[in-house]
Amino acid sequence: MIDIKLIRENPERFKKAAMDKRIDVDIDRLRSLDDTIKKGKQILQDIATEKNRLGKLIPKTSGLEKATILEKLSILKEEEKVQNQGILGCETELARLMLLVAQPADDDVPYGKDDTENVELRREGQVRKFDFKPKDHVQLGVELDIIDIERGVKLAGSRSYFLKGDGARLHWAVLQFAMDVMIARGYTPMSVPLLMKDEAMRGTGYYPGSEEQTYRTYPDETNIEKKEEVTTSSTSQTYLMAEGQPVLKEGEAIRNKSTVSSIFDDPGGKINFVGTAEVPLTAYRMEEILEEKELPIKFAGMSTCFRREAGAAGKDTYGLYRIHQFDKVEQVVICKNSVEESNKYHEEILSNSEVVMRALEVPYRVVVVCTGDLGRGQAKKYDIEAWMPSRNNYCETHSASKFYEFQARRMNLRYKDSATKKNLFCHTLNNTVIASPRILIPILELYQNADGSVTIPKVLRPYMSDKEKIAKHKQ
RNA sequence: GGAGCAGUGGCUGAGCGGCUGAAAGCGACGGUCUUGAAAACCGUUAUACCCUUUGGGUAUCGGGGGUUCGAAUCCCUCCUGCUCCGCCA
Repeated sequence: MIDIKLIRENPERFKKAAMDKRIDVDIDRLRSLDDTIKKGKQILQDIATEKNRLGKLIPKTSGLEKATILEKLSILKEEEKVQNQGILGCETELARLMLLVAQPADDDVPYGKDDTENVELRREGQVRKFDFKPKDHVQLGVELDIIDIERGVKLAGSRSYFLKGDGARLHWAVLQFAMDVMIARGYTPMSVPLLMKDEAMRGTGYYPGSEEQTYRTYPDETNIEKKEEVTTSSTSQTYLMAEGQPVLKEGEAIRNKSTVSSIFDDPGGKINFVGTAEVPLTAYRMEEILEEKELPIKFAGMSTCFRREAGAAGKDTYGLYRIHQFDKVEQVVICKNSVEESNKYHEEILSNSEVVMRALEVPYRVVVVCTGDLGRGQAKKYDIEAWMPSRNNYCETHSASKFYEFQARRMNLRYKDSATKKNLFCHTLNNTVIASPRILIPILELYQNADGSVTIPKVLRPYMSDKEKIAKHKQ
């Protein structure tokens, strides 16, 4: 969320930010609502002052004098009611609009319409040239019996898969290795809940906007039409998927709230399967006031990630690239409210991931994401793209985002600044450390041998009983 | 799932219709004292917004709604936590 004061000072800046990011938000409407509310509140405040003044006289008066005061008070109450009604709708609409205002991109972010206009910064590692006809990861996976997409689809639907034997081990090895790198670099390892309330989704900026990408559930069947199950067993132990989007309470005021959570209704207590550990890690201290000496907070969290991939029908349908469920080690930094600090940690989290990639000896490039491909809250973003032979291209495996106070403001995450004694919003950043099985695509394809076996990257061998190769089962 | 109890400032905890933005203690900060430190003593110490020159005002005692001239205090409702019983692991 953006400080409304900044919007008042320079609305054009936020119109441009939205345009650059190709996001739709009516800043003019926002301004006029803000104006109306401000005037209305001033009147309300004057009424309250007068009410308080008269109310204090009550115990000291009696008789006719008292009756006169009571008469005045009832008139004031009526005025107050009318005035209140007048701005209530405005406040709700304003709150809704505020969630849509985009964080302006940094000045050094290239302008562009979408991911095709991201700008390459540099390339690392040598792209392997094959002296035989290389197989893609699906062929390798099937022949080595370590990936089973067919049965994944049979049992779980499209974009589902099983990893089997050394495939499963390789998957866990990559994740564990990545986690160990982060621990060695001073990040606190975290195991996190995979089910998040709407507040956390909003706080991190995923809502409103990404509801369609998210699996949402009711925690029980109370709010879902009860249907007779074919089986006799109870459904109360099963999460039921929910329809629709979070509902905004229409009639309720949001005064005196710096957060937005209170304006939303959550009748069924819907919860969301996380698409990334960024959500629980960033929102971990939501609504809290941290001590300055706690900062920076550095987390490395491993989680399963769920994505509906709605709207991606027909896109990247082959193999393990775009799937509904995967595992990921994610890094999150929460630091002081300082552009310099944010920039410093942005470079740090990028370099952490590069260390992992270099250790895996996977060639990659770093790109600066252009304005049109930036999310609403992101000021700047680096993607790491790994070389994937079967796709004959560098493809996104990591995404390092810098938010400044955008997320912290949404979730009211602050710290006490020692110099000013003020509560300031923290800055937040995050980056992928490793996401698997996507990273298995380049690993399998780049490490394959002419005989169809796959050499295990050296750094992963300790996690696989020092095994050197994944080869075909003996018949 | 059943029964009961509780949610107050950075923390502990009092208040239970107006004198309470809120006692007391702890913590933190500033000062006195001291060669320095500790102890002791004195003082300061929530947040947001509005008007403004000093200054003043409004709102906030889990969320929301209500009763009342007036609510931290009474009523309704939701959320969260704890205890006991049951169920499952």
